[in-house]
Amino acid sequence: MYTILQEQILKRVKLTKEEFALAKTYFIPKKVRKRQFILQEGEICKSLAFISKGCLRNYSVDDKGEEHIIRFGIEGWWISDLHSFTTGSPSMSSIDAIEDSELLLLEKSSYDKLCAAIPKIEHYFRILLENTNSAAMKRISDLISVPAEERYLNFLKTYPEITQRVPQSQIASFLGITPQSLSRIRKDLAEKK
Amino acid sequence: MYTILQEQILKRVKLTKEEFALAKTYFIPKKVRKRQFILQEGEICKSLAFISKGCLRNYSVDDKGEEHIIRFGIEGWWISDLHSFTTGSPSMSSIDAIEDSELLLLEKSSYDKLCAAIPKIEHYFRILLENTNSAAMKRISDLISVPAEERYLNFLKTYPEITQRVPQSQIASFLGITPQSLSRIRKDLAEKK
DNA sequence: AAAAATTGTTAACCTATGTTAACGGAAGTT
DNA sequence: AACTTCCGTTAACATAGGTTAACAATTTTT
Repeated sequence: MYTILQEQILKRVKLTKEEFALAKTYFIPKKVRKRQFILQEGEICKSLAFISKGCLRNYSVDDKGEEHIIRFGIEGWWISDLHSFTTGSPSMSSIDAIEDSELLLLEKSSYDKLCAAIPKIEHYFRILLENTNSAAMKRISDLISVPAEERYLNFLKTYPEITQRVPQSQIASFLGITPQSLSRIRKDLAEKK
Repeated sequence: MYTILQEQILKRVKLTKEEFALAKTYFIPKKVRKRQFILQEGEICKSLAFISKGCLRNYSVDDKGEEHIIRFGIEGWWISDLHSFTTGSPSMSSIDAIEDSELLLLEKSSYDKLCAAIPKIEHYFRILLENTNSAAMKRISDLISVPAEERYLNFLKTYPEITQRVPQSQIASFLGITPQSLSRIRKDLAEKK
């Protein structure tokens, strides 16, 4: 269960076996079933969740009750409502499982202690956050400058695994369009060829 | 010139005078005039820029030659193309000055050395990146779920200073709409009252 | 196996936003 | 002061994407 976590960390910093063994003790394993929440809007996000298996989504709900997917997460990714987690304020988004999943939870106090105990872990998170940030900026850039059809094609290229695992309506939601629009776009693309 | 930097760092971590004096030595001051580039698309982003005075923008240019503002930066903020900076790959965005500005540049090698030399600075950047990330996620959430009119109102509330300092056409660009659309939205808002 | 819920598609119609173009005022330049 | 560029507004028209609703296919639940 910790293998993927170890791999992901070793990609970015060189931890000894001993250091990793110590790091492991800060995490709490948790299994969740499909559709189960790990965070509901209004709750405080108490943990960063490392996904060792499965697929989850982070989404917000608008005035009309429509869900908008802020991000997906699969094996090897972290998922949380970072704003709620870091500030301790109520979350404005929810997180639930798209598939039965296995998580390693890192609570706020553990996160702080772990970063203080092993500086290389703080370094790991700094690098991780740099990467997450780059991806977020790319997504923002796309949302303000790239038409939906092209955003869809980019999505297929960037996240082929996710494409296979989640319903199209959720990909539409992630892209910021309705499922009907995505269906129309797919039809147009099929005709073009 | 370093006062604002010191304030911003002290907000997040407690540095001694000596540590800050050491940290200062890693930065290179630079003044830029309005319209001057600090990064052009295709170049490698060699520095993180701390803005001690002025206002800059980070933007991309689409196929049609339209500019899309990814983010603004004013006093106390950092600006860069983080993806290019961290990976050393050519940037897909540009950064230029909206006003005459004063910067403190932190080159990649200095950034790495500084974080290694003063762990509290690495901690500072980790926290900074957490905050930047939260803001980016909020913006993504808005772009996929909030109509343009409301995004504009949110912008006015969130960035009142920027509203005063940049042309409306650039705010439109940041919001992901055309200047004409923003003008129309403003007209509608004025009529509603 | 039957019933219910979820998913993807299509179509008719509607609305927000983009496009193009023109105008006037403000600001910057010579 | 004259000239030029930039800026915001408006209007007519075009279009991408949203809305509503119906239907079939699939999956899940009973």
